[in-house]
Amino acid sequence: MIIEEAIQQKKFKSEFEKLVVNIIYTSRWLEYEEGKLFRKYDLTLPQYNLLRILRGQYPKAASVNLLIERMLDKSSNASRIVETLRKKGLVDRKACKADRRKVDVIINKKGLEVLEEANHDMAELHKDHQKALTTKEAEQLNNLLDKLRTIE
Amino acid sequence: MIIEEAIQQKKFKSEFEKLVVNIIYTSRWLEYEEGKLFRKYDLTLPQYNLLRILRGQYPKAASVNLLIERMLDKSSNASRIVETLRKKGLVDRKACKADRRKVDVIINKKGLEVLEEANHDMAELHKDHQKALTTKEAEQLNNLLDKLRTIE
DNA sequence: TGTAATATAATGTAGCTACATATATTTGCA
DNA sequence: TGCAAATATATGTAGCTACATTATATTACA
Repeated sequence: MIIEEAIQQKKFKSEFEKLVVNIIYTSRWLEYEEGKLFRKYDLTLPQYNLLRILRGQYPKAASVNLLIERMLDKSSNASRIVETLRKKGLVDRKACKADRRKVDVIINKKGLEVLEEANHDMAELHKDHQKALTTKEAEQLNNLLDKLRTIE
Repeated sequence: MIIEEAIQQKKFKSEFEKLVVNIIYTSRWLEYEEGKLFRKYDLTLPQYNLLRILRGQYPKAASVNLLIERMLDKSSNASRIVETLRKKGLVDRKACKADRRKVDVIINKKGLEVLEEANHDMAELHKDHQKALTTKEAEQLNNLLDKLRTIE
C-alpha cells in the first residue's frame, strides 16, 4: 500500500514532507511486525535490542553507558530496561569493582537461549523482506537513509 | 553518519537486517528532530499529527474512529490524545447527535493558530532535508519504502 | 590534599503505545 | 419486536521515551 492510501492523505506539500511521514510510518510498521514476534518470547523491541548488544559483549560485561551508546533510542532509560530484563531472569547485574559508579551487566544462559530462539524467527521475517526488495534495492535504501541523516 | 557508526555495530548479517535497523534508527532521528520543534509549542508528535488531521476536516467534525484510521500509529489511543489536546484548549469535543456512540472532535481557533506556527518551523526542517537529498532521491526513497511494505 | 567539576547511574513525571477489557449505542435479523 | 452481534469510545495495566533531577563516585587541578 502506498503511503497516501495507508494514512488516507491525498497529497503532500513536497516529496520531503511525504518522506518524513513515510519513514516514520514504515518504521512503525516494521516495529509492529517485529513486535508480534517478540511477544511470543515476552520481550519488547528495546529488550531484544539490549540482549543483542549484551550478547555482542559476552562474556564481557557491559556498562549502562555502553548500552545507551549502542541503543537505537539514545535517551531511553537503559537502567530501567536492564532492571526489567533482570526481573525476567535474562541478565545479571552487579557493581563494577574497578569503578564503583558503574554497573556490570551480563547476559546469562537463559538470556542467550531466549535470544537464540527469537533470532530464528527474526531471520524468517527478513526472508519476507527479501520477497519485496532485491539486495540491490535494500542497499540503495540503506545508502539513501544514511545520506538523509548527513545533515545532523 | 552511516548506520554502522551510529549504533557502533560493525556488521550486519544481511543488507535486510541492516535495513530494518536503519529505518527504525532514521525514524527515531527524524522524530527527535521534529520533537525539538514541537516542544517549543508544548506539543508532541502524535498531538501535532492529530491537529493536522483535524485541520484537514475543518470546519467539519472528526470522529475518534476517523482519527485512528489516519494516524501513523493505528493503535495509539486517540481518545486520550484528544483529551490531552482538549485540556490544552486546542480542540473541542462534544457528543455526536446523529450517533450517540460517536464523539465530534473539532480543532478550535487556538488550535489552528498553534498549528500554523508549528508548520512554519516544520517547513524550515524540510528545507534542511532538501540539502541532504535531491527531490529525485527523495522520490526514490519513497518508492522503495512503499515497495518494502508490499508484503503486508 | 581538598574541593570543584565531571561522570555514571537511578529515579520522578508526563505522555506515549500495545493490549485487554468495559460500557453504551446502534444494527441486523429470526 | 426482541435480542444477539457489531460498532464506537473509554479505561486499566505494563512498559516505553523524553526530560529533569538526584545521588554517588571519580577526576582534575589550584
